[in-house]
Amino acid sequence: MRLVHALRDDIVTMALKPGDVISESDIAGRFGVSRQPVREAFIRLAQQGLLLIRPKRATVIKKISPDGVRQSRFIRESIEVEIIRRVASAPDQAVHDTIAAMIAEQEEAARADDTRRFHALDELFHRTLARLAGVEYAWQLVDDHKIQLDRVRYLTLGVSSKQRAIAEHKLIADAIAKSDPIAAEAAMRDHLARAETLLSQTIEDFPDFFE
Amino acid sequence: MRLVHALRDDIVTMALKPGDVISESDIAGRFGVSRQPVREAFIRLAQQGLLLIRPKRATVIKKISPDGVRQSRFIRESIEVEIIRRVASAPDQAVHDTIAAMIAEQEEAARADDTRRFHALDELFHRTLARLAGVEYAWQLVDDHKIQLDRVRYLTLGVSSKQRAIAEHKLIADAIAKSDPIAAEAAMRDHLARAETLLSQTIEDFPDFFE
DNA sequence: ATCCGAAATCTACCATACAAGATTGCGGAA
DNA sequence: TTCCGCAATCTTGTATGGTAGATTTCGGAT
Repeated sequence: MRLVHALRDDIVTMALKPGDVISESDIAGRFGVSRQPVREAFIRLAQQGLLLIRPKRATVIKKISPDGVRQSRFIRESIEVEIIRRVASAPDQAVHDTIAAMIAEQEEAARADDTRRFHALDELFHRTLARLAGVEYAWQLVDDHKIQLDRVRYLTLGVSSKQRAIAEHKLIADAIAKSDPIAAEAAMRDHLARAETLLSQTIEDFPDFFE
Repeated sequence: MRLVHALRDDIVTMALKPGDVISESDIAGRFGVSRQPVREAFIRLAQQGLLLIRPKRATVIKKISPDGVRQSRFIRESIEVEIIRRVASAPDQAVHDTIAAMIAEQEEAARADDTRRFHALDELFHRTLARLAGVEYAWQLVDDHKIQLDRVRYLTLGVSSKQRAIAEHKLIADAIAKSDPIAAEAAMRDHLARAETLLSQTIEDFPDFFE
């Protein structure tokens, strides 16, 4: 299990690049275990769409599929929109407090220029909304598919505007506070759409990483 | 791979009941292969939420989680609603023809009382809408999670009303024909909601199969 | 120099053996 | 009869050897 985690980290951080060839023996030797646990980790990662196991040939880090990224975004938008509708339809005081606290923390992380913490809090913001809607499991699904998006995001590191993200989070929070599902949905769609504009540029910058 | 398919079929058809204990050796002997392929099939099925591998103890057919069913339905509704919105926003003649042909086929299957074919066509109806929206991969995701719902549906076999399902499909088709995303969304939500009312009754009928 | 073919070398896959933890069952003591 | 403890027997997890297929390499023929 720690194998799966380690390999997945290497993949999203591009230590293992799309197109790279790895083999069971290779990884087994590197981690000091036998081929069998590695093989089972490969199966898990292949099912998550990160590896491509080619029988009798080799296993490669799957290249990023632009269409796959598009559909992962579709999945995420579908679910997050539904989440935000439900949260905004019946918010209570505890919801407002929780959200306000998270935004305050994010502003502090932005002031301290702590990018790592900022992203972690961004993550938390969305996951918390899912929890408030009572669909944490559904969020985990989004999270699984977000790996594809994370790989792209890792390639475009540094271009994200923390201030803009915070402003958009505030818009969402405001709509929730006003119990306005329509506005909340629109704000969420805007927030999610902004990140995608970078995809085509990224494909031009790293053509070898895409299929 | 054929192992995965065979086992999954046994699980959805309740040949393997929730709570049943199976072991790698057991299945290996039954299929005439070694433990290793079985083990890898277990990993895949566990990742799909059908098995629970308890290290050093045993592997059991996962009981149906009412909350899991609820959230699977949430996922399905989120994505199907988004699909129907997009299809209804920009329909063309080919879309209308495709949908009309499917509904006609379903009516014929209903007249012939061919339940198996009817369900296959129902399946096709939803998958085709996904294809028309350009998100077939997203549909596959829904399909994976639909397994949880299928197990429940299998327990309530025979109570489904074919005529009502067809009528609801027609409502959806009409809304698409009129390019009315709002009506299409409402019709889809109704259509999906109807099936869920049976869950609590099913839990009472088969309490051992739920957690 | 170029091209073709066979052998060496890689790969994932499967079977088998062993290890370690969890459960069960049985026997003895109170 | 009841309860406790140890041993036999389950389970999954890991390591290793062998197999078949795909690729690569390298030498010889043209």
